[in-house]
Amino acid sequence: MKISTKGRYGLTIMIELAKKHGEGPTSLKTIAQANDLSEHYLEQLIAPLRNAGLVKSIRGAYGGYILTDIPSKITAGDVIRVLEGPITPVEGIEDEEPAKRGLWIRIRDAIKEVLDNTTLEDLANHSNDEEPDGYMFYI
Amino acid sequence: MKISTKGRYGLTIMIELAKKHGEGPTSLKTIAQANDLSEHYLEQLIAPLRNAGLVKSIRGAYGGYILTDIPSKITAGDVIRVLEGPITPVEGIEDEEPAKRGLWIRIRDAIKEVLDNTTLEDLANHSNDEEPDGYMFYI
DNA sequence: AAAAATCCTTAGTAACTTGATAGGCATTAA
DNA sequence: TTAATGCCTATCAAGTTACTAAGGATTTTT
Repeated sequence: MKISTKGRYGLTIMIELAKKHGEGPTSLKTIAQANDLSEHYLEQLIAPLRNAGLVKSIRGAYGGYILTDIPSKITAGDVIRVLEGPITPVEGIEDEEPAKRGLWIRIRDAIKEVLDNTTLEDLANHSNDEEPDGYMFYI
Repeated sequence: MKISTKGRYGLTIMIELAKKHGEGPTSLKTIAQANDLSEHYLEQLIAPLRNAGLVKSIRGAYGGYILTDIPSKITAGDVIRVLEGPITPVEGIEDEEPAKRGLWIRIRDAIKEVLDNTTLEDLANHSNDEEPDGYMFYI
């Protein structure tokens, strides 16, 4: 029941590109160094994002990647779906018995609601928001 | 971003036990056959459920398992936590940057809300509920 | 033209997880 | 005493994860 580093690092890439939106391309090297990640690994993650049309590449020296749309039009759900596959807590919801099927659908819709209503703009701009005191990290 | 067969089959076991609650023990063999699952595999899943105190075993011939509490007091969240670990979309939420941290927390709380408010009674009794026509399984 | 920076592609891999299977011992009701 | 069950440990094939490695293709700057 986890989002892997694919989705998480992919979101990191997209947030970085959102921060630099309108300022020309950002290289993976820059993003990798800023976030202490493997550049080679990020290359593998951005390929599907490019194939899905979420980013555009600019090759050659001083090249890099740019968003194909404004940050307020790209959601976390767009990114997660490309890198993690469809948002669903189980494969083959339709084959489950009605009781369990209903549970999976409610979970799926709850996740979908959050992911599809959070944009890259939200994530890029509000990086310094704080949680309420005493927020529980473990449940 | 998936719940594996551990959590899913575990829930299947618990729903079966909820249906038979008050009628004496149910064997894993019965549950395995009714759901076309491997009895041996279910044995591995029920061990943690027993260790967690959610079910009690009755050994010997005509033995089996029973719930340790009434179905309305055991939630899907109880079962999923035992078999899948803590409910969280990423490991180490607290180490993430604030923007992403907020996103993971909202997802986690959305999932938690559903799982902790769905009891075995809900799942055992409302097995024949139907979804509205045209409900989308893929998103 | 050359060099440097970058994207792009394919392949490999160690560690882990999943979803079992295999074999057998321990306990208890009939 | 026997059959039915729970209980325990080990093994394993396939898939996934999170990389690393190697190098080619493209473009800009010098």
